[in-house]
Amino acid sequence: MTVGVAARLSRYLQVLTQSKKMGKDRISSQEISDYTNINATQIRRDLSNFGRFGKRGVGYNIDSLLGEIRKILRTQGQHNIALVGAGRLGEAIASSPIFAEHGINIAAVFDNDPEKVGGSIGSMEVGDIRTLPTAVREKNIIVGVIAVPADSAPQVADELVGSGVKIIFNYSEALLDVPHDVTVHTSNPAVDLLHALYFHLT
Amino acid sequence: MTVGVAARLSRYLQVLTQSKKMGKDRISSQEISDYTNINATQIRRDLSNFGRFGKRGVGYNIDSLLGEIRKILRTQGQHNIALVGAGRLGEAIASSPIFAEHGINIAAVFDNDPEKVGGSIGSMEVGDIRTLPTAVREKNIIVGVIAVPADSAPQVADELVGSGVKIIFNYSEALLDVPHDVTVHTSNPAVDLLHALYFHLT
DNA sequence: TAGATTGTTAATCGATTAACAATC
DNA sequence: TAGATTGTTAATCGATTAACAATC
Repeated sequence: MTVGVAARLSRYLQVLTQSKKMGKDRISSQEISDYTNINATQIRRDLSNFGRFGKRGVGYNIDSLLGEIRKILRTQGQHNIALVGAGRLGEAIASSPIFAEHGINIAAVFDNDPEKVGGSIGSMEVGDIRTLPTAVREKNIIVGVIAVPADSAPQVADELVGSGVKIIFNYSEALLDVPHDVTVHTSNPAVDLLHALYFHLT
Repeated sequence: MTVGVAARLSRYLQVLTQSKKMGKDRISSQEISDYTNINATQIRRDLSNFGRFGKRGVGYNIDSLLGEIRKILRTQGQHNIALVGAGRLGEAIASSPIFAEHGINIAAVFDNDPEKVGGSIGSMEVGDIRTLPTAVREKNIIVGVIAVPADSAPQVADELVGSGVKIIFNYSEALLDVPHDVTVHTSNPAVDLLHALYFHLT
Protein backbone atom coordinates (compact mmCIF):
# COMPACT_ATOMS: atom_id res chain seq x y z
CA MET A 1 0.00 0.00 0.00
CA THR A 2 1.31 3.46 -0.84
CA VAL A 3 1.53 6.35 1.62
CA GLY A 4 -1.31 8.07 -0.20
CA VAL A 5 -3.78 5.24 0.20
CA ALA A 6 -3.05 4.81 3.92
CA ALA A 7 -3.42 8.54 4.50
CA ARG A 8 -6.75 8.59 2.71
CA LEU A 9 -8.06 5.54 4.56
CA SER A 10 -7.28 7.32 7.83
CA ARG A 11 -9.34 10.26 6.72
CA TYR A 12 -12.28 8.04 5.75
CA LEU A 13 -12.02 6.60 9.22
CA GLN A 14 -12.48 10.04 10.76
CA VAL A 15 -15.51 10.84 8.60
CA LEU A 16 -17.08 7.49 9.45
CA THR A 17 -16.41 7.93 13.17
CA GLN A 18 -18.04 11.35 13.17
CA SER A 19 -20.95 10.33 10.95
CA LYS A 20 -21.66 7.44 13.27
CA LYS A 21 -21.71 9.85 16.20
CA MET A 22 -24.23 11.96 14.36
CA GLY A 23 -26.51 8.92 14.21
CA LYS A 24 -26.06 7.93 10.57
CA ASP A 25 -25.77 4.28 9.70
CA ARG A 26 -24.86 4.40 6.04
CA ILE A 27 -22.96 6.75 3.77
CA SER A 28 -22.18 7.11 0.06
CA SER A 29 -18.80 7.74 -1.54
CA GLN A 30 -20.16 11.13 -2.60
CA GLU A 31 -20.89 12.11 1.00
CA ILE A 32 -17.40 11.09 2.11
CA SER A 33 -16.09 13.12 -0.82
CA ASP A 34 -17.98 16.24 0.30
CA TYR A 35 -16.27 16.12 3.69
CA THR A 36 -12.76 15.18 2.58
CA ASN A 37 -12.51 16.85 -0.83
CA ILE A 38 -11.24 13.52 -2.12
CA ASN A 39 -12.83 12.53 -5.43
CA ALA A 40 -15.68 10.02 -5.00
CA THR A 41 -14.26 7.68 -7.65
CA GLN A 42 -10.94 7.66 -5.82
CA ILE A 43 -12.72 6.68 -2.61
CA ARG A 44 -14.57 3.78 -4.23
CA ARG A 45 -11.37 2.68 -5.91
CA ASP A 46 -9.39 2.82 -2.64
CA LEU A 47 -12.00 0.70 -0.89
CA SER A 48 -12.45 -1.80 -3.71
CA ASN A 49 -8.71 -2.59 -3.52
CA PHE A 50 -9.50 -4.46 -0.34
CA GLY A 51 -12.90 -5.99 -0.97
CA ARG A 52 -16.45 -5.19 -1.97
CA PHE A 53 -17.72 -3.34 1.05
CA GLY A 54 -20.59 -1.35 -0.45
CA LYS A 55 -24.06 -2.09 -1.77
CA ARG A 56 -24.89 -0.67 -5.19
CA GLY A 57 -27.72 1.81 -5.06
CA VAL A 58 -27.37 2.07 -1.29
CA GLY A 59 -23.86 2.99 -0.18
CA TYR A 60 -21.66 1.73 2.62
CA ASN A 61 -22.76 0.53 6.04
CA ILE A 62 -20.85 2.73 8.47
CA ASP A 63 -20.24 0.15 11.17
CA SER A 64 -19.04 -2.52 8.82
CA LEU A 65 -16.84 -0.10 6.83
CA LEU A 66 -15.29 1.17 10.07
CA GLY A 67 -14.40 -2.40 10.94
CA GLU A 68 -12.93 -3.12 7.52
CA ILE A 69 -10.73 0.00 7.47
CA ARG A 70 -9.54 -0.63 11.01
CA LYS A 71 -8.63 -4.14 9.95
CA ILE A 72 -6.69 -2.81 6.94
CA LEU A 73 -4.86 -0.18 9.00
CA ARG A 74 -4.42 -2.61 11.91
CA THR A 75 -5.68 -0.01 14.37
CA GLN A 76 -7.89 -2.36 16.29
CA GLY A 77 -5.78 -2.35 19.42
CA GLN A 78 -4.62 0.29 21.80
CA HIS A 79 -1.45 2.26 21.16
CA ASN A 80 0.45 3.97 23.92
CA ILE A 81 2.05 7.33 23.24
CA ALA A 82 4.21 9.68 25.32
CA LEU A 83 3.55 13.40 25.52
CA VAL A 84 6.44 15.72 26.32
CA GLY A 85 5.50 19.23 27.44
CA ALA A 86 2.92 20.05 30.08
CA GLY A 87 2.26 23.63 28.97
CA ARG A 88 -0.86 25.00 27.31
CA LEU A 89 -0.42 22.97 24.15
CA GLY A 90 0.34 19.80 26.11
CA GLU A 91 -2.78 20.32 28.19
CA ALA A 92 -4.86 20.91 25.09
CA ILE A 93 -3.57 17.70 23.50
CA ALA A 94 -4.04 15.65 26.67
CA SER A 95 -7.60 16.82 27.16
CA SER A 96 -8.66 16.31 23.56
CA PRO A 97 -10.88 13.32 22.84
CA ILE A 98 -9.35 13.00 19.36
CA PHE A 99 -6.71 10.45 20.35
CA ALA A 100 -8.87 8.28 22.59
CA GLU A 101 -11.48 8.02 19.84
CA HIS A 102 -8.99 6.24 17.64
CA GLY A 103 -7.60 3.88 20.25
CA ILE A 104 -4.59 6.03 20.99
CA ASN A 105 -3.80 6.26 24.69
CA ILE A 106 -1.61 9.00 26.15
CA ALA A 107 0.25 6.75 28.56
CA ALA A 108 2.66 9.24 30.07
CA VAL A 109 3.29 12.99 30.24
CA PHE A 110 6.70 14.56 30.89
CA ASP A 111 8.19 17.97 31.48
CA ASN A 112 11.62 19.27 32.40
CA ASP A 113 10.24 22.11 34.53
CA PRO A 114 10.46 21.13 38.24
CA GLU A 115 7.43 23.34 38.86
CA LYS A 116 5.33 21.12 36.63
CA VAL A 117 6.72 17.72 37.56
CA GLY A 118 4.44 16.06 40.11
CA GLY A 119 1.47 18.17 39.02
CA SER A 120 -1.30 16.66 36.97
CA ILE A 121 -2.80 16.95 33.52
CA GLY A 122 -6.24 15.43 33.30
CA SER A 123 -5.93 12.27 35.34
CA MET A 124 -2.21 11.83 34.71
CA GLU A 125 0.75 12.84 36.79
CA VAL A 126 3.47 14.80 35.03
CA GLY A 127 6.71 12.81 35.24
CA ASP A 128 10.27 14.02 35.21
CA ILE A 129 11.75 13.87 31.73
CA ARG A 130 14.57 11.72 33.16
CA THR A 131 12.10 8.88 33.72
CA LEU A 132 11.23 8.84 30.01
CA PRO A 133 13.44 5.85 29.00
CA THR A 134 11.95 3.64 31.70
CA ALA A 135 8.38 4.56 30.79
CA VAL A 136 8.96 4.00 27.08
CA ARG A 137 10.34 0.53 27.78
CA GLU A 138 7.74 -0.51 30.33
CA LYS A 139 4.73 0.77 28.41
CA ASN A 140 5.94 -0.28 24.98
CA ILE A 141 5.69 3.25 23.61
CA ILE A 142 6.73 3.89 20.00
CA VAL A 143 5.23 7.35 19.48
CA GLY A 144 6.33 10.60 21.14
CA VAL A 145 4.57 13.95 20.86
CA ILE A 146 6.67 17.08 21.29
CA ALA A 147 4.69 20.02 22.70
CA VAL A 148 7.49 22.22 23.99
CA PRO A 149 8.91 25.55 22.75
CA ALA A 150 11.17 25.38 19.70
CA ASP A 151 14.38 25.93 21.64
CA SER A 152 13.93 22.81 23.78
CA ALA A 153 12.48 20.67 20.98
CA PRO A 154 15.79 19.32 19.56
CA GLN A 155 16.88 18.10 22.99
CA VAL A 156 13.52 16.46 23.63
CA ALA A 157 13.78 14.76 20.22
CA ASP A 158 17.20 13.37 21.18
CA GLU A 159 15.79 12.05 24.43
CA LEU A 160 12.83 10.43 22.69
CA VAL A 161 15.11 8.81 20.11
CA GLY A 162 17.50 7.67 22.84
CA SER A 163 14.59 6.08 24.68
CA GLY A 164 13.63 4.04 21.64
CA VAL A 165 10.71 6.02 20.23
CA LYS A 166 10.31 5.50 16.45
CA ILE A 167 7.66 8.06 15.49
CA ILE A 168 7.79 11.70 16.58
CA PHE A 169 5.01 14.24 16.23
CA ASN A 170 6.60 17.66 16.39
CA TYR A 171 4.31 20.56 17.30
CA SER A 172 7.13 23.05 17.54
CA GLU A 173 8.49 24.93 14.56
CA ALA A 174 12.02 23.54 15.16
CA LEU A 175 13.79 21.35 12.60
CA LEU A 176 14.70 18.00 14.10
CA ASP A 177 17.66 15.81 13.16
CA VAL A 178 16.88 12.15 13.77
CA PRO A 179 18.28 8.79 12.60
CA HIS A 180 16.85 7.29 9.44
CA ASP A 181 14.74 4.71 11.25
CA VAL A 182 12.78 7.41 13.07
CA THR A 183 9.88 9.23 11.37
CA VAL A 184 9.18 12.88 12.15
CA HIS A 185 5.84 14.52 11.40
CA THR A 186 6.03 18.26 11.84
CA SER A 187 2.66 19.91 12.22
CA ASN A 188 2.74 23.54 11.30
CA PRO A 189 -0.61 25.28 10.88
CA ALA A 190 1.07 28.43 9.56
CA VAL A 191 2.57 26.46 6.66
CA ASP A 192 -0.81 25.00 5.76
CA LEU A 193 -2.30 28.46 6.00
CA LEU A 194 0.21 29.93 3.58
CA HIS A 195 -0.73 27.66 0.76
CA ALA A 196 -4.44 27.89 1.53
CA LEU A 197 -4.08 31.67 1.24
CA TYR A 198 -2.20 31.33 -2.03
CA PHE A 199 -5.15 29.59 -3.66
CA HIS A 200 -7.59 32.04 -2.17
CA LEU A 201 -5.68 35.02 -3.55
CA THR A 202 -5.30 33.50 -7.00
CA MET B 1 0.54 26.09 -10.06
CA THR B 2 -0.84 22.87 -8.64
CA VAL B 3 -1.83 22.34 -5.00
CA GLY B 4 1.20 20.08 -4.56
CA VAL B 5 3.74 22.65 -5.65
CA ALA B 6 2.28 25.38 -3.41
CA ALA B 7 2.21 23.01 -0.43
CA ARG B 8 5.85 22.07 -0.98
CA LEU B 9 6.95 25.68 -1.41
CA SER B 10 5.36 26.47 1.95
CA ARG B 11 7.38 23.71 3.55
CA TYR B 12 10.61 24.95 1.99
CA LEU B 13 9.76 28.31 3.48
CA GLN B 14 9.60 26.81 6.95
CA VAL B 15 12.94 25.04 6.58
CA LEU B 16 14.55 28.22 5.29
CA THR B 17 13.09 30.32 8.11
CA GLN B 18 14.39 27.90 10.73
CA SER B 19 17.79 27.43 9.07
CA LYS B 20 18.22 31.17 8.97
CA LYS B 21 17.46 31.35 12.69
CA MET B 22 20.14 28.78 13.29
CA GLY B 23 22.64 31.10 11.66
CA LYS B 24 23.03 29.38 8.28
CA ASP B 25 23.23 31.50 5.17
CA ARG B 26 23.11 28.88 2.44
CA ILE B 27 21.53 25.49 1.96
CA SER B 28 21.55 22.70 -0.63
CA SER B 29 18.56 20.89 -2.07
CA GLN B 30 19.84 17.76 -0.28
CA GLU B 31 19.69 19.50 3.10
CA ILE B 32 16.13 20.70 2.49
CA SER B 33 15.31 17.14 1.45
CA ASP B 34 16.68 15.72 4.73
CA TYR B 35 14.29 17.91 6.71
CA THR B 36 11.21 17.59 4.55
CA ASN B 37 11.53 14.05 3.16
CA ILE B 38 10.84 15.58 -0.24
CA ASN B 39 13.18 14.26 -2.93
CA ALA B 40 16.06 16.65 -3.70
CA THR B 41 15.44 16.51 -7.45
CA GLN B 42 11.83 17.45 -6.84
CA ILE B 43 12.94 20.46 -4.82
CA ARG B 44 15.31 21.69 -7.53
CA ARG B 45 12.64 21.12 -10.13
CA ASP B 46 10.01 23.03 -8.11
CA LEU B 47 12.35 25.98 -7.71
CA SER B 48 13.57 26.02 -11.29
CA ASN B 49 9.97 26.40 -12.46
CA PHE B 50 10.19 29.97 -11.27
CA GLY B 51 13.78 30.96 -12.01
CA ARG B 52 17.39 30.01 -11.46
CA PHE B 53 17.82 30.75 -7.79
CA GLY B 54 20.79 28.51 -6.94
CA LYS B 55 24.52 28.49 -7.62
CA ARG B 56 25.93 25.22 -8.98
CA GLY B 57 28.47 23.68 -6.65
CA VAL B 58 27.29 25.97 -3.84
CA GLY B 59 23.56 25.72 -3.18
CA TYR B 60 20.93 28.34 -2.45
CA ASN B 61 21.37 31.59 -0.57
CA ILE B 62 18.82 31.41 2.22
CA ASP B 63 17.85 35.09 2.32
CA SER B 64 17.40 35.40 -1.38
CA LEU B 65 15.50 32.10 -1.67
CA LEU B 66 13.19 33.17 1.18
CA GLY B 67 12.44 36.33 -0.75
CA GLU B 68 11.78 34.48 -4.00
CA ILE B 69 9.41 31.95 -2.43
CA ARG B 70 7.55 34.67 -0.55
CA LYS B 71 7.17 36.50 -3.83
CA ILE B 72 5.81 33.35 -5.53
CA LEU B 73 3.36 32.61 -2.70
CA ARG B 74 2.53 36.31 -2.30
CA THR B 75 3.02 36.13 1.44
CA GLN B 76 4.94 39.32 1.69
CA GLY B 77 2.25 41.22 3.49
CA GLN B 78 0.39 40.76 6.72
CA HIS B 79 -2.71 38.62 6.89
CA ASN B 80 -5.29 39.04 9.61
CA ILE B 81 -6.98 35.96 11.03
CA ALA B 82 -9.70 35.43 13.63
CA LEU B 83 -9.41 32.86 16.39
CA VAL B 84 -12.58 31.44 17.91
CA GLY B 85 -12.16 29.66 21.24
CA ALA B 86 -10.28 31.02 24.22
CA GLY B 87 -9.69 27.67 25.93
CA ARG B 88 -6.41 25.81 26.30
CA LEU B 89 -6.02 25.18 22.60
CA GLY B 90 -6.93 28.76 21.73
CA GLU B 91 -4.36 30.03 24.22
CA ALA B 92 -1.72 27.68 22.84
CA ILE B 93 -2.39 28.91 19.30
CA ALA B 94 -2.45 32.57 20.30
CA SER B 95 0.84 32.31 22.17
CA SER B 96 2.67 30.36 19.49
CA PRO B 97 5.22 32.31 17.43
CA ILE B 98 4.49 30.09 14.42
CA PHE B 99 1.93 32.42 12.87
CA ALA B 100 3.73 35.69 13.49
CA GLU B 101 6.87 34.29 11.88
CA HIS B 102 5.05 33.92 8.61
CA GLY B 103 3.34 37.30 8.61
CA ILE B 104 0.07 35.97 9.95
CA ASN B 105 -1.50 38.20 12.56
CA ILE B 106 -4.15 36.96 14.97
CA ALA B 107 -6.29 40.07 14.81
CA ALA B 108 -9.15 39.05 17.06
CA VAL B 109 -10.12 36.34 19.54
CA PHE B 110 -13.69 35.32 20.33
CA ASP B 111 -15.56 33.06 22.72
CA ASN B 112 -19.18 32.45 23.54
CA ASP B 113 -18.54 31.86 27.23
CA PRO B 114 -19.44 35.05 29.19
CA GLU B 115 -16.79 34.06 31.75
CA LYS B 116 -14.09 34.39 29.11
CA VAL B 117 -15.37 37.42 27.22
CA GLY B 118 -13.56 40.51 28.43
CA GLY B 119 -10.60 38.46 29.65
CA SER B 120 -7.34 38.46 27.76
CA ILE B 121 -5.18 36.06 25.80
CA GLY B 122 -1.65 37.34 25.36
CA SER B 123 -2.15 41.01 24.66
CA MET B 124 -5.58 40.59 23.14
CA GLU B 125 -8.98 41.01 24.67
CA VAL B 126 -11.43 38.16 24.15
CA GLY B 127 -14.44 39.51 22.31
CA ASP B 128 -18.03 38.31 22.32
CA ILE B 129 -18.72 35.98 19.42
CA ARG B 130 -21.59 38.29 18.43
CA THR B 131 -19.09 40.98 17.45
CA LEU B 132 -17.45 38.62 14.95
CA PRO B 133 -19.16 39.97 11.78
CA THR B 134 -18.09 43.53 12.55
CA ALA B 135 -14.50 42.53 13.26
CA VAL B 136 -14.25 40.43 10.11
CA ARG B 137 -15.44 43.34 8.02
CA GLU B 138 -13.36 46.04 9.70
CA LYS B 139 -10.13 44.06 9.80
CA ASN B 140 -10.50 42.43 6.39
CA ILE B 141 -10.26 38.92 7.82
CA ILE B 142 -10.55 35.98 5.44
CA VAL B 143 -9.28 33.18 7.69
CA GLY B 144 -10.97 31.80 10.81
CA VAL B 145 -9.47 29.26 13.21
CA ILE B 146 -11.87 27.05 15.17
CA ALA B 147 -10.47 25.99 18.54
CA VAL B 148 -13.65 24.98 20.34
CA PRO B 149 -15.05 21.58 21.35
CA ALA B 150 -16.59 19.48 18.58
CA ASP B 151 -20.16 20.10 19.67
CA SER B 152 -19.93 23.88 19.23
CA ALA B 153 -17.76 23.73 16.11
CA PRO B 154 -20.56 23.52 13.49
CA GLN B 155 -22.25 26.62 14.90
CA VAL B 156 -18.97 28.53 14.98
CA ALA B 157 -18.37 27.49 11.36
CA ASP B 158 -21.78 28.88 10.39
CA GLU B 159 -21.01 32.14 12.13
CA LEU B 160 -17.62 32.42 10.44
CA VAL B 161 -19.16 31.72 7.03
CA GLY B 162 -21.96 34.19 7.74
CA SER B 163 -19.39 36.84 8.59
CA GLY B 164 -17.64 36.41 5.26
CA VAL B 165 -14.66 34.23 6.18
CA LYS B 166 -13.44 32.14 3.23
CA ILE B 167 -10.85 29.79 4.80
CA ILE B 168 -11.52 27.82 7.98
CA PHE B 169 -8.94 25.92 9.99
CA ASN B 170 -10.81 23.37 12.05
CA TYR B 171 -9.00 22.02 15.11
CA SER B 172 -12.02 20.09 16.33
CA GLU B 173 -12.87 16.60 15.17
CA ALA B 174 -16.31 17.74 13.94
CA LEU B 175 -17.31 17.53 10.29
CA LEU B 176 -18.24 20.93 8.92
CA ASP B 177 -20.75 21.70 6.18
CA VAL B 178 -19.84 24.88 4.33
CA PRO B 179 -20.68 26.49 0.99
CA HIS B 180 -18.49 25.60 -1.98
CA ASP B 181 -16.60 28.89 -1.97
CA VAL B 182 -15.30 28.26 1.56
CA THR B 183 -12.26 26.03 2.16
CA VAL B 184 -12.05 23.89 5.30
CA HIS B 185 -8.76 22.45 6.56
CA THR B 186 -9.35 19.94 9.32
CA SER B 187 -6.29 19.25 11.39
CA ASN B 188 -6.46 15.94 13.13
CA PRO B 189 -3.25 14.64 14.70
CA ALA B 190 -4.87 11.28 15.49
CA VAL B 191 -5.56 10.69 11.81
CA ASP B 192 -1.95 11.46 10.90
CA LEU B 193 -0.84 9.16 13.68
CA LEU B 194 -2.90 6.26 12.39
CA HIS B 195 -1.20 6.16 9.06
CA ALA B 196 2.24 6.76 10.55
CA LEU B 197 1.64 3.74 12.77
CA TYR B 198 0.52 1.67 9.81
CA PHE B 199 3.88 2.10 8.12
CA HIS B 200 5.76 1.47 11.31
CA LEU B 201 3.91 -1.79 11.91
CA THR B 202 4.38 -3.00 8.34
C1' DT C 1 41.98 21.96 -11.23
C1' DA C 2 38.90 18.96 -8.43
C1' DG C 3 34.78 18.61 -5.98
C1' DA C 4 30.20 19.85 -5.32
C1' DT C 5 25.67 20.93 -6.58
C1' DT C 6 22.43 22.99 -9.70
C1' DG C 7 19.24 22.80 -13.67
C1' DT C 8 17.17 19.73 -16.92
C1' DT C 9 16.00 15.66 -19.53
C1' DA C 10 13.82 11.29 -20.02
C1' DA C 11 11.51 7.47 -18.17
C1' DT C 12 8.36 5.52 -14.78
C1' DC C 13 4.85 5.26 -11.55
C1' DG C 14 0.87 6.42 -8.90
C1' DA C 15 -3.15 9.62 -8.55
C1' DT C 16 -6.99 11.47 -10.61
C1' DT C 17 -10.97 11.63 -13.30
C1' DA C 18 -14.90 10.56 -16.49
C1' DA C 19 -17.78 7.27 -17.95
C1' DC C 20 -20.73 3.45 -17.49
C1' DA C 21 -22.29 -1.33 -16.90
C1' DA C 22 -23.70 -3.98 -12.97
C1' DT C 23 -26.86 -4.37 -9.44
C1' DC C 24 -29.07 -3.16 -5.11
C1' DT D 1 -39.80 -1.04 -12.29
C1' DA D 2 -37.12 3.31 -11.62
C1' DG D 3 -33.58 5.53 -9.26
C1' DA D 4 -29.35 5.43 -7.01
C1' DT D 5 -24.77 4.14 -6.25
C1' DT D 6 -21.15 0.82 -6.45
C1' DG D 7 -17.19 -1.42 -8.75
C1' DT D 8 -14.22 -1.14 -12.68
C1' DT D 9 -12.21 0.27 -17.01
C1' DA D 10 -9.60 3.37 -19.78
C1' DA D 11 -7.42 7.62 -20.47
C1' DT D 12 -4.88 11.53 -18.66
C1' DC D 13 -2.10 14.12 -15.74
C1' DG D 14 1.15 15.29 -12.24
C1' DA D 15 4.75 13.45 -9.07
C1' DT D 16 8.77 11.02 -8.55
C1' DT D 17 13.21 9.47 -9.60
C1' DA D 18 17.78 8.52 -11.82
C1' DA D 19 21.14 10.29 -14.46
C1' DC D 20 24.19 13.70 -16.04
C1' DA D 21 25.96 17.81 -18.40
C1' DA D 22 26.70 22.50 -17.00
C1' DT D 23 29.06 25.36 -14.05
C1' DC D 24 30.24 27.50 -9.66
